[in-house]
Amino acid sequence: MNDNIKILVVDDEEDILEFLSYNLRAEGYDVIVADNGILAIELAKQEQPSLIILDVQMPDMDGITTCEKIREIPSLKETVVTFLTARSEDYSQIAGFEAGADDYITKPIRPKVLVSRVKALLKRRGITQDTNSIIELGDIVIDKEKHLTTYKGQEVIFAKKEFKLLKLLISKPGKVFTREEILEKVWGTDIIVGDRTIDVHIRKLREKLADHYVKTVKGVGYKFEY
Amino acid sequence: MNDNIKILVVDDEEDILEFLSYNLRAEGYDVIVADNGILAIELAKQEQPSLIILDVQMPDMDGITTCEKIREIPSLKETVVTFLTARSEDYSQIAGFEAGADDYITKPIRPKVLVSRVKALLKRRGITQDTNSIIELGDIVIDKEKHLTTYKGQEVIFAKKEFKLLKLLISKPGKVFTREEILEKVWGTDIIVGDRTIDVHIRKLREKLADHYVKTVKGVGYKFEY
DNA sequence: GTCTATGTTAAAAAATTGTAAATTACTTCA
DNA sequence: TGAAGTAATTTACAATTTTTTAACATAGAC
Repeated sequence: MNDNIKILVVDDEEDILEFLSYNLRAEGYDVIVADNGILAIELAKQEQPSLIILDVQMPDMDGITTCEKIREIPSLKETVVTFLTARSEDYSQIAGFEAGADDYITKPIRPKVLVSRVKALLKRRGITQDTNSIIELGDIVIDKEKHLTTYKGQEVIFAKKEFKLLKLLISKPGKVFTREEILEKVWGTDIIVGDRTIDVHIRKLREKLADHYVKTVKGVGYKFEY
Repeated sequence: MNDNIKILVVDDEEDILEFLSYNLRAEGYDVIVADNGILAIELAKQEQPSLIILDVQMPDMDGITTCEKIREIPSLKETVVTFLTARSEDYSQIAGFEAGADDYITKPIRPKVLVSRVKALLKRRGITQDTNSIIELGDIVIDKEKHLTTYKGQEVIFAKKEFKLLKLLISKPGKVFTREEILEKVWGTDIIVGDRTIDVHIRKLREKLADHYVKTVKGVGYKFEY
């Protein structure tokens, strides 16, 4: 059920790592672990987990610093980060949110609470098994992992940017994405491209699929409509 | 900055209502309160708050039941709901998530934690000023996210300015918006347009919906009346 | 009746997007 | 490493749509 959802757990205490892994694996998640912040960042970059559970208190690099660094990595901008904190550390909760965390879990950890919290967090972000790998929308099938798209049973090849754009639009069918949003999510914040670049890519999607899927909302943006 | 963000606080204890309102208002949120679940549901339907803070333990209708009922109301599907629970009620946390809650806040409440939590929750959902995705008013349904308007089940296309104007008028049905207000909110302060521009746009709304929705209050402005 | 605010219409102006072709950047593979 | 091929971006212009203006009509207050 949770087929491809990857969770990265970061804690310096072996016991806690095992406890968390055990309980999360029992729910069918893929769990990877790190016992320090630096390793965590490396692993996160490589493995692109959907969720990172981060202990606040760790030697070398604490959870908050780690979280800040994670948030600076573009490919991890959308990753859900939750802290592990001792019950009464209210201050760290605040600092945590400021560092870009999405939630925190207080110790001592109860398995049931942990699991329901993790589920809620992932659900909130709309992460389910097929957000991770396969999106299907009628005639159109997108396998994110294999970078493969099928239209009416026929394989269609999309270049990298085209694929990213398609993925974005199709991730919320019907939603209008503004040009700004598209630029931010497909091109990233620091790259500046000319005005017609998006149009040209949109055009390619329309060419490769059919004109009517990608709709223009003039003055606002584009949306995917099945 | 938090201009239009509305928060509904539901608790049977007067003290807590006041405490929460005070702290949230201090942050610039619009706070509305209810001291029981039934009133809460009514208010929520009417006011369409972005966030509902719901005490779990209340007489008559408890928070969990209230939450379930709220989740059944289409226009409130996207509303963020968070529970207030006594620190140790782990069970209610789980039940709460199952009832469709997005988070919970444990008592005793610390102002700083409360505020940062609320901010994080809203941020998570991408809620800012005008993000209450769907406005429904009888025959008229406006989906801001999809930039789509339906009138009697039929899709009606509004251009950007028209859409903005409609959104503004419909955001507070019955309220008269002066021309100045309209100019400021739809056109912005720095753009100067001629006298008839607003009229022309109003006319388009009337054309696309039906004449009687947008009423002229001569010498004052326009209002939307259902 | 006159005067003012608003309604109406069509046409001009402005903004936005579409498209093809050229240019530049990036990859790949020998 | 360096062609050759592919992808991404820019350019220049066309097409389209939206927005505004302008000119005149109308209705209601006084």
